[in-house]
Amino acid sequence: MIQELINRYVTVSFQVHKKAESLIKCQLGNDLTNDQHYILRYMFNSGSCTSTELAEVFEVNKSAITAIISRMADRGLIERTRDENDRRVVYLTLTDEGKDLYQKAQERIHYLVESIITQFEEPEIKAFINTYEKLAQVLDNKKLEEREE
Amino acid sequence: MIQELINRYVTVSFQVHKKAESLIKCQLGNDLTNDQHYILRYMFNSGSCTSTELAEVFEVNKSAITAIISRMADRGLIERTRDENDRRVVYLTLTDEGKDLYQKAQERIHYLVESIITQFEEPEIKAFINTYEKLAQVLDNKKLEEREE
DNA sequence: CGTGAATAGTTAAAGTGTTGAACTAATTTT
DNA sequence: AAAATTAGTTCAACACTTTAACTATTCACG
Repeated sequence: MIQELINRYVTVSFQVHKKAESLIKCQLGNDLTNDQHYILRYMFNSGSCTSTELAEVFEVNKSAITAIISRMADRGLIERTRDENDRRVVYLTLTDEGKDLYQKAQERIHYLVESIITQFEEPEIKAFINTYEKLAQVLDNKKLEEREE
Repeated sequence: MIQELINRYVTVSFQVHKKAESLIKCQLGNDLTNDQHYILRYMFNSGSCTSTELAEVFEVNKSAITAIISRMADRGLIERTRDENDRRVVYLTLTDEGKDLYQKAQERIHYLVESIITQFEEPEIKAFINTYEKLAQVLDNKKLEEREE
């Protein structure tokens, strides 16, 4: 019983994940990679942040962040400013160009998601999103468990 | 109203996908990358396939498939055999080693998913998976629409 | 039948994303 | 003040991706 649920979950989550990824990639076109869009997304909502913070949130090595931020800074999407109090720290902020690009991308993604969501009944999609949000919470706790080990 | 649902959906799906990705990566360890695991997964279920088929399913360029299959063949996970009737075609099959590795990986992922699923009530998770499966269907149609454009 | 078009797959160059290790520079600890 | 920690970068190496050019084979049709 539980085994069947696990099988169905594994199958469908891999499928949806992959397809969603390539639909988003398609929406972003040549403007942004999926990873850069995700970074832009985080920074747009968090205001200003540091490399270490990004590395923790995205669970990648700090040098991966240095690399991706450098590419985005070269394109004028992000600015680096050194903290005057603690000169080890570098604050990352979006430029106006970065914000614009994010908002354009976000519009296209919302359009995509709308075209998907409207194919469901409202109660169904609400229940789905509720469970999805609980799932996000469970995955977060999972991450903490691992760190404690 | 719908705007709020879209926002919640976008936010939560990005979060869950990223976290699931890194949890799976963690389970796979140094044995397999997520992409290689996904290829193994497809091949395990489909028996034998071709590069062109993989390129279509995963929506990537054929040369990306050549590259990843070459790496996996070098490791002895996959074998290439040329079709004797149509000598342009190369059939890809899993070696015993490839099957073993997939099954080991799959056990670990099932264990992970079980530990997540059991934190939900059965009716809730069933309803969730049902909608998830419909969603997979909708995304597939989306892909077809795009092709027709 | 033969030539040109289409198909299956590979190779090569270039770019993105990732890790681990070694490093610089600044701050904290003791 | 010396040792340890922290923030971030650089480098080498590898995985994945795309585009374009290529080989080899098969198909289509005049």
